[in-house]
Amino acid sequence: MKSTRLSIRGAQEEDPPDPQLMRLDNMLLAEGVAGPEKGGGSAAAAAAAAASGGAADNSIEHSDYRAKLTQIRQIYHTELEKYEQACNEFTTHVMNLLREQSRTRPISPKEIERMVGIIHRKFSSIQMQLKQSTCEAVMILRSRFLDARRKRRNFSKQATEILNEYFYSHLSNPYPSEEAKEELAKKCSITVSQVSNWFGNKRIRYKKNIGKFQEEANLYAAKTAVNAAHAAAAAVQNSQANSPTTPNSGGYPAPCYQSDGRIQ
DNA sequence: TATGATGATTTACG
DNA sequence: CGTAAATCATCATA
Repeated sequence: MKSTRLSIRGAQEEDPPDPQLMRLDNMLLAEGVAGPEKGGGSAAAAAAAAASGGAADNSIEHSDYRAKLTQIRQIYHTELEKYEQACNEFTTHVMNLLREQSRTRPISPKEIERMVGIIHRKFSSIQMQLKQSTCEAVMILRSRFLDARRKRRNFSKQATEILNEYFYSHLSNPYPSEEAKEELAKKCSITVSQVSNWFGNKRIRYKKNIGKFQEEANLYAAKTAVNAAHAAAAAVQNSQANSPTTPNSGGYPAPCYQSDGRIQ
């Protein structure tokens, strides 16, 4: 019996494909959502946020996803507990019954054991069914989430502005450190993974043909130069006698233009 | 609707 | 691991 393997293309940080049905417990209990930006947020908070429908994006958001997952998990646990309890109750009930009967009819311990075994097996099969349907629900939810995520949305103008600014002002070494990535992610309100993706794409596409990006490069070089100039001006105002370290924004084609176009 | 831009994913490499 | 490169899928625009 092969369990049907859904081939969901595009799970960026998903756990390895493991169609073992038995691992469902792990999935429900631990479920490293493993999405980008695993910003520490309590499930309760996420649920509350999702419940109030605060998510700005129209697609299924992380918080939404997590909230629904939590809900499923909760239901699963409640049901499981209910079955557990029912099983115990039923078992004791049967035991009592048998004990009562043992007064009139001799009942071997073997018989009792067998009965208990049957009951437990019955209940565990029911629990398996519960597990399976829960698994199904999670799968559906997950695939929906992935579908939503696959819908590409361009970054905001401001975000690309910030990213480009960093890229062109570090053109000689456009490899932001982890901290820099986090900073950029924060500023652009995107995830660190997205920042990494962006720089990966930008590097390769810039290198592919520099000509196409010259205009953009000059534009951002000018912009950062202006910023630097302003900063320098402020610095000069603050301390009149400073060491004349050249604030050259190193790198290759990083001509320092003044705001009016003249070379500094 | 054809086409380029762009974000995301996959594959391969050190 | 992070990255380069190729590729995919969607967006944006003419």
